[in-house]
Amino acid sequence: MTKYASVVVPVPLRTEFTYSFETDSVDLLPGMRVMVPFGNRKIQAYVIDVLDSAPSGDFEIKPIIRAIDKEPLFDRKDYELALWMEKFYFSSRGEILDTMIPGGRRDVVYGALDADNAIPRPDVVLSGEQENAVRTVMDSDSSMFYLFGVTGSGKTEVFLRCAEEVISRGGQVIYLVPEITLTHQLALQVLKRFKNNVAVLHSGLTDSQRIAQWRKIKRSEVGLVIGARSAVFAPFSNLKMIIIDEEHENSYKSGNAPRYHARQVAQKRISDCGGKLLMGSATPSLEAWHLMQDPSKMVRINLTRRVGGGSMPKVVVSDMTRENGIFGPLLQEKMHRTLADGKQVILFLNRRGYSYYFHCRSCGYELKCPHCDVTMTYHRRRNLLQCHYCGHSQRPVSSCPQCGSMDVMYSGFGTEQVEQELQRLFPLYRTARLDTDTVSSDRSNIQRTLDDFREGKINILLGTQMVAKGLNFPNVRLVGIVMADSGLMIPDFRAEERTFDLIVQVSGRSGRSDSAGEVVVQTRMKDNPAISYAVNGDVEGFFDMELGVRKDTSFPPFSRMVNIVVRSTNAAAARKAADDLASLLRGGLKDTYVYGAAECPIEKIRASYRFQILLRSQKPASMLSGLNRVIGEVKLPYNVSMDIDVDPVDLL
DNA sequence: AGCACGCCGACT
DNA sequence: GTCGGCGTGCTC
Repeated sequence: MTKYASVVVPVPLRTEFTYSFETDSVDLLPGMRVMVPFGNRKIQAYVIDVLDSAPSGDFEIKPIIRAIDKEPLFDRKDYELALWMEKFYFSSRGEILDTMIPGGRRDVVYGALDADNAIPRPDVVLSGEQENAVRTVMDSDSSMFYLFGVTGSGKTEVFLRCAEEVISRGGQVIYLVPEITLTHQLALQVLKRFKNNVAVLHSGLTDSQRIAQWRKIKRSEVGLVIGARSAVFAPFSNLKMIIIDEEHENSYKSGNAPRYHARQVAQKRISDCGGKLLMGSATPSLEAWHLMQDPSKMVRINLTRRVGGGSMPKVVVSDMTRENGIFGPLLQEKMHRTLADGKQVILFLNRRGYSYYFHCRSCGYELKCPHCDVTMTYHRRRNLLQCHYCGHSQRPVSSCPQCGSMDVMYSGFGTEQVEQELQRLFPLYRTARLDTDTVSSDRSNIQRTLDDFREGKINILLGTQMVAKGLNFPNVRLVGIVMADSGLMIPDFRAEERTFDLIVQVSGRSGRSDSAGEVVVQTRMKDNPAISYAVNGDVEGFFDMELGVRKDTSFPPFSRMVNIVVRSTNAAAARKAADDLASLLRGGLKDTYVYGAAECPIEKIRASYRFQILLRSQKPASMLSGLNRVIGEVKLPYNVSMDIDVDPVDLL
């Protein structure tokens, strides 16, 4: 018999398409994937419905090519979540399903994770604070909890105990972690503990390994899933808890296609299933901090002491306003002393490359990437100027390309130059650099460097973001933040929040077991609150102050924002489309401020000219429904595309 | 988003 | 004369 399948496809179209299939050769059910002819290509599609008769319409119904799955990968509830996301994030349900469900072929054997050689769990005794935290979460009727605690205060152990307790009562738990090295360390710890009761979704899995993990979850063969952002979609049928570790991390927000935030999706899933949402960080997002002000919305649980016994590091500021070099005298002196004592140093700088600014002193020319509105970074080892946005590279110049003058200079330093300076200043000690330039070529490099550092073969570890989070080396006594201000010049209302978070997180790397941990913060803006509060270790003070600023200026979390980016290789077309859209929005949206259209802070990326429209509202429901309506009516020219970012985490 | 079709400019 | 630029339209 011939039947019909209603499917959605992973393209930015909200339409459902119908294909025919023969029931004597395949048995299709909603939730399966099929290969279908689409235009003149073959693509994967998601079956939403199976119909006995063909819908009417002026189109030819084509047969499916083949079924991919033998059993459904998603159910009605999963699809409803996709529909909710479609309205909330302005993506098509096809693209959303494509994000929720791992890619890959049909059923396969298991992947890399053998849990059988697991080590029995060490009997950790909880501190009073930890014990109290577990009981508060498990015994309270509330649904949202926040573990607010310094690095090293034992949040992970509390998370794991709560997970164990939920699982022992027959519930299922999703444990989200940021997408970084930590994932690996933590995954091992969790594997040891939960053995074959855990599925791990990490970026190193192949498609088929990921599908295998997914099926284990779907069949409830495990009680716990640990993974990064997209693990929030793990298809548990009896989900009772979602844990979000390092809740403030930006990697929980997707940077493309469905620009969802795992925290928002987690809230939605938890409210649908009546479970508990448990988050934690030493530096909560302001959204979370705001919620914590009202315990009926979110219960805050404080962890104030380091469980290993170590105390918080001593943080000092080094004013660099009168310094020209990379290292001020204070940091240099402390480094010498620390190294002489046989202890280790971590240096942090959020900027890779050698120097990042080429300037002509005759005509004022600045060297920028020809495809992007961004200065080129000089990489010494490769002897190339590189664009960190599109990857374009070219040979360095020694005279001005515009006027030919030789009076040019390269300025601004990155990790590569710091590394060279370290070799000059500390020739007797071993230095290693950890940034995307040193690890991108091979992934094992990062683990090897960290192992070498742990074993003491390296004295000074220098790096970008990579060294900021999660690392825990007992012999590190000094952390140096080479230039704390680098993030403060960015035109973004979250610049200070991010700078503060970073300083606190990096500082947490010092003195994890040694009580004499020290941190030196080099800055030219020592009076900026992001710096001064961080230096004083006044986390609550900073968040209270910043929350006040957001309230006075009506920025999130006291309003919600949407960033609409309109782009085209044709600058005039982009500008016109953006202006037209902005006036439509001005006319069509209630209770919403419409800013722009204006050029994006980075006007051009990959040869596309970009304009942005910012929406801000204290009545988000009204703003989002109005936006849905306007977007439904608007038709952009074909050479112009648009990207809608709800609750953007950065405005660049 | 792809991909093809189609109609105007500078090249073996 | 053709190769190929990107404007326009479509995908069951």
